[in-house]
Amino acid sequence: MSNDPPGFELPLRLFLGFRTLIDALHAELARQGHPDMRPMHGFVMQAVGVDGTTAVELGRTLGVSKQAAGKTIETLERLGYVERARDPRDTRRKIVRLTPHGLDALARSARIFDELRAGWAATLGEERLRALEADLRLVTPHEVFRLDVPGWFG
Amino acid sequence: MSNDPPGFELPLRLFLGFRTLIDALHAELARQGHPDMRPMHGFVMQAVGVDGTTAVELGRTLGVSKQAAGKTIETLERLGYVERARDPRDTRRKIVRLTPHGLDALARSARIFDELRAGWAATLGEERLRALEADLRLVTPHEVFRLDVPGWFG
DNA sequence: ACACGATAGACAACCTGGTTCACCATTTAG
DNA sequence: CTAAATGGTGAACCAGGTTGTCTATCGTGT
Repeated sequence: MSNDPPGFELPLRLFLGFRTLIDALHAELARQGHPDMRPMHGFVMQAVGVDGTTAVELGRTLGVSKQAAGKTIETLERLGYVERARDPRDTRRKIVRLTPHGLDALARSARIFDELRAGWAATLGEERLRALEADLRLVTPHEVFRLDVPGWFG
Repeated sequence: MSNDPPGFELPLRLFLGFRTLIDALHAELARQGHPDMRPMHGFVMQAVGVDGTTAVELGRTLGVSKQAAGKTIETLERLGYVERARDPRDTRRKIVRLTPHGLDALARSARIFDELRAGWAATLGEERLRALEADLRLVTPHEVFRLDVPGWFG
């Protein structure tokens, strides 16, 4: 159809939607005691998970080299979001775990995301928002994780 | 509602949708003679536009410093997508213009985006896709451009 | 007419987050 | 028990971002 919207608007709107939510999240996180958290940190901490992980494992999960994962862990450690301890069963390994501060950030993020979703629901209506989510599920990979976000751009 | 989807799925799906489209675009672009083009380049070339621009102007458009814009221009120049020439009316200025290769990339991108949108329309139906686009317009900033994508992550 | 402020571009130093290559320490398998 | 595989680290490099400084040119006000 010649009166279809141009194809380039779709990715732009998707990105703007994503960015809008993430920016709002981090504005609110900053207000709630996490001013240093960058967008990437949330993804990484989510990948670290409550059970902890290692640099090699994290690299695999995020789709980056173990060295890159190590650097990011260092940054997060310096900011107090994660801590490292040697694995007693395998002294080569260093287990990365979320600190209470990191767990707090994750819990607050979840709450804020719910609130932001509620805001969209207020604008669009719960039905249309559900339809939007359902449609997106149809056109995106099923597994939500293994989104190698870091360094994907550029 | 306690049975609402968790709020974190929304940004994830938006990002995955964006990423899916952009990855498909660049896979196809690579097949069509533009293997070196990175996701960022498309945004920058779009900002350069058919009329050309300058480093300072480009920096303002993209929301980055003029030096950063200058570096990106250098990269694009090295790849043959843009060329620079002094402005005869103001010899301080250097006009950045798309080369035929750059214009080709932009034209192909537009066509591929249309095809990708058609693919989504085939999955969702044109009506639901239009509704999705309309909904996204309601919850994102009106002006599509001035999305300072570069370096926003991290 | 000209001096001075504003502007365009370039260069340098630095930061972050990615890469590869190389290496050491430890664990595991043959 | 040696050899391969694995986890972590360090170095050198790249892309792209930042700020600060500098030069050349333009434009304006006296």
